Amino acid sequence: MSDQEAMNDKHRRTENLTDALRRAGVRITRQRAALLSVLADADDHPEATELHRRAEEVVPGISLSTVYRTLTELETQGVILRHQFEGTPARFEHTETRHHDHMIDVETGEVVEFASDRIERLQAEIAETLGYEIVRHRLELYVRKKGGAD
Amino acid sequence: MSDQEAMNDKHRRTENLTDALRRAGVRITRQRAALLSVLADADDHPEATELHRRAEEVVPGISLSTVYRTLTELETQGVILRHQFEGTPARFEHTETRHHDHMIDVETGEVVEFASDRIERLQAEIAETLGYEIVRHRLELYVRKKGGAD
DNA sequence: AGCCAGATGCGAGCGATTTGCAACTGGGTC
DNA sequence: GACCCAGTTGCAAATCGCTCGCATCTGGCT
Repeated sequence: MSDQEAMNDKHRRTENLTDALRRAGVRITRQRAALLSVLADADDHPEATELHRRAEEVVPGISLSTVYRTLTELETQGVILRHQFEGTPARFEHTETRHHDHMIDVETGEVVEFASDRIERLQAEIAETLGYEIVRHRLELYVRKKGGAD
Repeated sequence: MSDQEAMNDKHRRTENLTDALRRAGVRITRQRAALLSVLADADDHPEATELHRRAEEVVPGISLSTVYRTLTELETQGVILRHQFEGTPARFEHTETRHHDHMIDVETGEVVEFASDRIERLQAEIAETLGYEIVRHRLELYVRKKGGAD
């Protein structure tokens, strides 16, 4: 897939998404459209202020409270996920990607994604055994790069 | 073990603990002693304000900032653990018990402990594979009681 | 008993996020 | 295409959980 094709692809996905949101009764304002595109472009895990910074390049003057309000709304709509890692403001990511958990490098703050069906299954088993069903879960590994002479 | 024996046991453990802390250069003030006993008695996962409330019954007038400062100190000394569950203030528990993770009932807020060596091993494996070693981890299952006619 | 580094209480401060409110604007309606 | 109004925005103030500065007090070694 060429860069151009990838671009068209993302554009189309975003259009589908805004239509879906509209149908769900969410008004697509300039501010929200901007945030949606910023989120679609983000392949990292930005925090609210960073998203605000990026959104301002599209809609100068957009307020931080609008960013927070919209993030909350998009989270409710299931369009994005909010992650509260230790000792940092909340970070956000869109829900295009498949479910995964996170490793956070305690030295650099870098976030690495990983997934393990086996862990997921074990979690479900444990909950089941204790008479519960999992609504959601949070698994974070705070890690340090290995090897090298520390 | 009778209630009386359990009491003596706890008392002895607390004495050992304060001695160890003193040796580590931590001054045992009335406030800290109170907090230590409150923590030793707690079999739940209280938050700072609740610990403050309980400590006030031993040392009336103890300030909330002292509670926070002491909790931070005790955490540094490895005497207690701080858990930051979603959408609630931090909760604390002493380190007497073996390592475990937590299930949080989303309906009631109740915290249930569980442990799984298999999950621990899988986590370590995954980190290893990606070139990291785990410093600490956080695994929380947000759950709902099963069965019953919801 | 005396000393003093470290601890306490108080109130102010802080960072992340939420909220009240008056002005504005999508997007369905005619 | 103009109209309307419930929903959205920007701003400032508020909230929440927690930390900090500072003057005063106190464990615990001598």
